[in-house]
Amino acid sequence: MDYLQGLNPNQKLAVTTTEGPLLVIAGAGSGKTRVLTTRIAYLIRERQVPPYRIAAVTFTNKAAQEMRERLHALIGPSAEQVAMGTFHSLCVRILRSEVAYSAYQPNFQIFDQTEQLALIREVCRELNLDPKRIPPKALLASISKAKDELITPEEYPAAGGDFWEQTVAKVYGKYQQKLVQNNALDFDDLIMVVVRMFQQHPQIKNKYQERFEHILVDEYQDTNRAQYELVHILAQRTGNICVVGDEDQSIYAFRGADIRNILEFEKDFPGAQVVKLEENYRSTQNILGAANSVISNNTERKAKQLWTKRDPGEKAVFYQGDNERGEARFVADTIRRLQKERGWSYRDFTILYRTHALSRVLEEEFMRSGVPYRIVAGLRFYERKEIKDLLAYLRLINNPHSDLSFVRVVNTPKRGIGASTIARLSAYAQEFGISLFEALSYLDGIDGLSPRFVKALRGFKNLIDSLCEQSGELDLTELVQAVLEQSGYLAELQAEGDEEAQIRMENLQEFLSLTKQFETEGSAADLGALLEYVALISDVDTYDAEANAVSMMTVHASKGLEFPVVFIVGLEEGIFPHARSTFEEGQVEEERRLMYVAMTRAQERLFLTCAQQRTLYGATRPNAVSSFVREIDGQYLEEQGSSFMSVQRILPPTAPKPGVSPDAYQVGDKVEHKVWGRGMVVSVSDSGGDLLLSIAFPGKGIKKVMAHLAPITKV
DNA sequence: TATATAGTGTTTTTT
DNA sequence: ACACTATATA
Repeated sequence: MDYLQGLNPNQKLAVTTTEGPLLVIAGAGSGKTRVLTTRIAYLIRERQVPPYRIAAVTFTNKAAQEMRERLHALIGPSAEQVAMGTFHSLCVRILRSEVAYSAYQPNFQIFDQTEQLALIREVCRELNLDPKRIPPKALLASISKAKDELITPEEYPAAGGDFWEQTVAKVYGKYQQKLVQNNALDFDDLIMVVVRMFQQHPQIKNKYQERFEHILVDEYQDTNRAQYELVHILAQRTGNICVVGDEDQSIYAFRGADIRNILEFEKDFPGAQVVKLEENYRSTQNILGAANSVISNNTERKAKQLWTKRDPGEKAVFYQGDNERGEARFVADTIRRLQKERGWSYRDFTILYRTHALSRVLEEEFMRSGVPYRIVAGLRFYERKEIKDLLAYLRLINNPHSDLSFVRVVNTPKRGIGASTIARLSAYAQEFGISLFEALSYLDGIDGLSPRFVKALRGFKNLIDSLCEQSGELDLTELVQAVLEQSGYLAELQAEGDEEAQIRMENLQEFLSLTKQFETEGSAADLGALLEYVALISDVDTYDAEANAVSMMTVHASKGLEFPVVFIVGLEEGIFPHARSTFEEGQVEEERRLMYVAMTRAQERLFLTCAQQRTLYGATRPNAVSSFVREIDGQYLEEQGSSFMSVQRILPPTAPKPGVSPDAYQVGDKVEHKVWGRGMVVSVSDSGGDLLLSIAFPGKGIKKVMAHLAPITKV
């Protein structure tokens, strides 16, 4: 049992307590993933549990992947047999096997938020609801909440409820009907449908209860009601349920996560044992002390004190800039200083913020001072228009009855098929209860369609029919290429020819390399598998820790990650904690947990910054220092010069470049930028003695820089 | 049917 | 400030 070596006593206990319910309270950086993987290895090796009888649930694909890799290293190929994945991917797998017991066809698809909203808007139109008075987003939030709580449209309180609930009930019913019509499920459905199936068909429930002897759940503090129910059902027979979590890191209440699940585990699972992992292996004493002093202000938590054997390290540093630019300058200067003086690499630094809106100033400052950076999440690959268009084509080929995909691509690229034509087609389809695509077979029977539109629609039908045929013969990459070429999509982009079209084409190229990779790696490389894969992955999954650049992300995105040096920026009242949280005490506690998560990402150094005055959303206002900063025990904190000048003394600014003459740059000049690489000047304008250049960097877009300040050289 | 303009709402979002 | 959406107009 050499793999138990090096575990501390509580970690060992968490690994070897294999029978009955077990709650592992795993503080930040306490070796949680190691415990989980070792536990699975222990079950297989020491307790002779067959690997396929173990289910391990995580919250991200990345976490599942990491766990699988580590398990593989411990026990070899049998790691592949463990049912490991996110709640959603596990449910999709169950649903695939038992689809006959559901309301869906085997080739069902999964709708993301954009598609959900499109459907809601459609329902609102049909019900004559004013989207201004009744925002589709709010409707979707209410529906999603209902699904998280396993409430069906029929059960939704229509009669007894207030006006809002009555409205939601109406929309919910129609929305669900449309989902089924589209043979589609939203993310919430995936869980709810499986739970319902278990409840209605005891033989299926029994099958999975028999199958899984041991259930492990990671990040239990972030489970919602439906997920709780699923876990509960699966574990009912054996009672072998191990959940791992930390109530102090519960930051997804707004998505339905119910902190109650972890706080009351012992009530829900009588006889449960509890193991606490309080030794932190990640951060220095000062960082941990600072984080502890903040989180101890929360009341909704179990008493817990993280400790570490590590050295005290340096104190956390607090800095207040005059404004957001001064703050950004401090961050950039400090990074360059530590990089030079202490030998850190750019990849060792991470900047965390409460909202994406704060990233822009930092970006500008980094660009100016030549610090390489990348933003994690934010602009999402799979939410880009061109990718979604392409996916809609692929979905339509996979399932021609998908009306939503149909509407998305029928006039993309432009084929002269507009809203009124689609409305006529749609009316016909509705009358006969068929899909839009099917309706294309009866074009002669539709009133009010002039020959011009009939011809356009027929052309579209031929295109899709032809692509469907080809999909049988071509491999995935070839099929995607065929779609892009035969649909005219690529041609339209080429015709546009501007920088934006260029980027879109590169993204599509990127998608092609993804399908190539999928083909070589995936066991089942068919279209359905690809669509399912892209529906369930996110961008944090593709976060690459290798690239040598400073990373920036929201605090939410940083969960589960760790970095040598962390900057938490925008620590101002109203920003962090966010203004919308200050009304309810429960929400302030959630913000505090968010702050705690942010602080505990840091291994060696922690910097906390804010600005006296900030321009945000077009308004400039003075901001008070975040109450969270004031909650930090003074012994762990050191204040650094509050004006830009004092930083300058420590670090001389970049040597000023010689002045730029008005004709130093001309449109068409090729330049080399320290961060963005090679580019071409597309516009030059005079700006207070300096030149403002717009430079097009292939694949990175057009960036505006000051000739005098930017790290560029002519080539 | 495609395009220009006005209006709107701006936390976080593992899936 | 800005990006996205709904509506008016050519």
